[in-house]
Amino acid sequence: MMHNNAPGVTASLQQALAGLNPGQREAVLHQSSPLLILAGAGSGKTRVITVKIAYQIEALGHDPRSILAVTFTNKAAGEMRERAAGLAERAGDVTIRTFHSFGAWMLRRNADVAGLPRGFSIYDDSDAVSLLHSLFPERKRPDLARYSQAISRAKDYCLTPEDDLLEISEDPDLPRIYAAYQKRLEEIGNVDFGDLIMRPVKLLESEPAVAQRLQSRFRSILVDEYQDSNVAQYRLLRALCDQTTFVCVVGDDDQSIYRFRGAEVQNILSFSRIFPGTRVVKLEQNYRSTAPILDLAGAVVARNEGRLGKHLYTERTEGDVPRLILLGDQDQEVSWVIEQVRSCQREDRPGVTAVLYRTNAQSRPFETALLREGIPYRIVGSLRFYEREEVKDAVAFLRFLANPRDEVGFRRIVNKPARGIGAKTLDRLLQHQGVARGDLRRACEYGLGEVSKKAALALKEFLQVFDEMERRLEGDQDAELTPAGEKTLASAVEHLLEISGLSRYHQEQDQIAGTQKLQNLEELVNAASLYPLSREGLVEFLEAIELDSSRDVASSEDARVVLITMHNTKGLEFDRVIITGLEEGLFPRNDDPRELEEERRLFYVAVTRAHQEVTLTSCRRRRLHGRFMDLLPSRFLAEIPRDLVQVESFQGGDRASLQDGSPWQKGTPVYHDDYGSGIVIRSWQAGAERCVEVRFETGMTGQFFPAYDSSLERVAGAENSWGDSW
DNA sequence: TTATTGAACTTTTTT
DNA sequence: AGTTCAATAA
Repeated sequence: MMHNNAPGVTASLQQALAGLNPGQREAVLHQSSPLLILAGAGSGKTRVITVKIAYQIEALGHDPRSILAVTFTNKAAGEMRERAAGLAERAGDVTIRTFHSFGAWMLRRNADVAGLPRGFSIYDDSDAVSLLHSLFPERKRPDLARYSQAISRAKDYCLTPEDDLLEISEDPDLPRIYAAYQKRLEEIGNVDFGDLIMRPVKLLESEPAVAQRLQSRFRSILVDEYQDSNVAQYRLLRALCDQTTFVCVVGDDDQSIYRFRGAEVQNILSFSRIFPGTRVVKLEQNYRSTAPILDLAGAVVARNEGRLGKHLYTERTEGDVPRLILLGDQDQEVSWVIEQVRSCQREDRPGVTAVLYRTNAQSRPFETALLREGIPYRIVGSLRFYEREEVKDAVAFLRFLANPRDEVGFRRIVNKPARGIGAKTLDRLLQHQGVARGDLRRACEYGLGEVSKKAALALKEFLQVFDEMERRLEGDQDAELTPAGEKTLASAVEHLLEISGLSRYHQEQDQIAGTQKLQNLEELVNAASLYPLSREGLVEFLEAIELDSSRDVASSEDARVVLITMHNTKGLEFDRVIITGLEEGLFPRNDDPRELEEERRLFYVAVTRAHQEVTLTSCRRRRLHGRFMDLLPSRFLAEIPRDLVQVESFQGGDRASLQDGSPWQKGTPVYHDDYGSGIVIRSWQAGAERCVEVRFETGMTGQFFPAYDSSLERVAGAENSWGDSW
């Protein structure tokens, strides 16, 4: 069958089809059985999915409404939407959502069957901890955070409190706490992130009518980044499919980096077995990076076991060998990065440099330095918009407006800004929660007589805010008009910020602390202008905020420097990538073998983001948790074959120690009476004395003066694998 | 009831 | 190091 010339196929689609390589083409054309596309980094995965969507619509004549495409991030969903729209006119009718937003969509449409109020809100992790705190005030916050994590992990696996949770945590209290949490959450009428997947699964499994309706609607389901799906998401996918649904999943087992939040590589590894007749298409040609970059990435990830096995190749065989920069400390790392950025500026080299790190905490020194140097930069993810205090405050007001049972929101705002309603008053009010059937506004009214005059007065004012807002949502006084002549939520939100006192409160805070909270609130108002002035509009707006954490605050779009965690780079690409902090204990973070494989994949992801240049930096010393720590180079560095990186050392001292003929050179195997076998990983002259640093098999490290420490002895024998490699 | 001060504790990674 | 928590004063 040749579809290229089918009537209705747009010129752009024809062109796109013509530009595909054989693998991509096969992936686009195959429709007759389940399809697993193993798409290596930079192999044109998004291109394949979007062309496939367009192909299904234009060439196969599928109803766009019958196509469901699922991604993991809103950004990916947005990009997919945009690119599909460029290929097929009616692509706008395709359902393209994240797993979570799809779940929310399902629950909203079936709220009654699911036993949820129409205006339910979505609690994030910190909301969940707050809820736990209100249930178990005697427990400490870090403990509750752990329970919250365990609960969301349980939900990742679709486990209820009644199920066996021992795999998740052996804590005997977990089932009880999970059960109480879930009961309360249901009473409140809200959901958490885990519920957005788990509840739809349960709904589909228990309500055949709902399942049938969705199965007959979505005839074709495409899932992106399948390697990062969890068990619940897998079950959701299964429940959405009937015998005849076309299923296509795209992913790369080497890029599975979300095990910590329940991602199950097994999903992609066993897809072919679970969906019989699966056609597997591998996309191994990389269009993004140069060969030396791919060699580096491949060499490290090749150490992992249990891979499906892929080998990326590229036609871009030219290119610089990645560099490894060894530095003394964090400050040097920062200056080195700044110097790189500066030299790009000087030489007028085009493109974007990304500075990657393992933990968000590492961004600060870079940020400070870039700010000081006046270099514009963009930071991705660290302080998410919605997680900002002032935004959470405003959202809590809006949530409580949408759902008067929202206890977490209520607790947050009832006395913010301070209006004289303290713990005692709060207790009295909450007594009426039951009688008011959870409606906290009514509970407040019932409790008015029992609290102090001051509190009662404040409470009345507080309640009036919501009465007033109700009128705004129903009526239309003073509502602003969009260019299209529609009323939007923006003016209502602005009004709320006024009458609740939040604007004034945060303005004062700004003046004290020199922050920009008010500006963020204005940003929120702006965002609200995309939604209609109605109850539904409010709920939609809240959902968008709750699910889209990637929205940054006033970031400069054209910045040439991007600061970003390695995790956040998934799906992105940059001209130059600097991977910082390649040190044991930081990256990889620990010795757990399963996590080690995941960290290796993270390294692979990070390296393969680069078009042109990859640089790795590793520091000998770093400030961690407020104190200076001596660190060892990341073991990943030792896994890199010598000729794949070019090493530049700015640590000083090393060279001397390598050449001074000491019997305690780097690489010497040693044995310590207390710590066991180890290897000298550093050796230097401290004044008149030789000093060595030893890494033991246990993972511990320590510094010794061999001349004075008789428990440390040299061991004759095998050469080591590291130390020597660079 | 709130504001202030001092102490403790925190750090993966994210939808 | 920076925030959050607990005790204390106003």
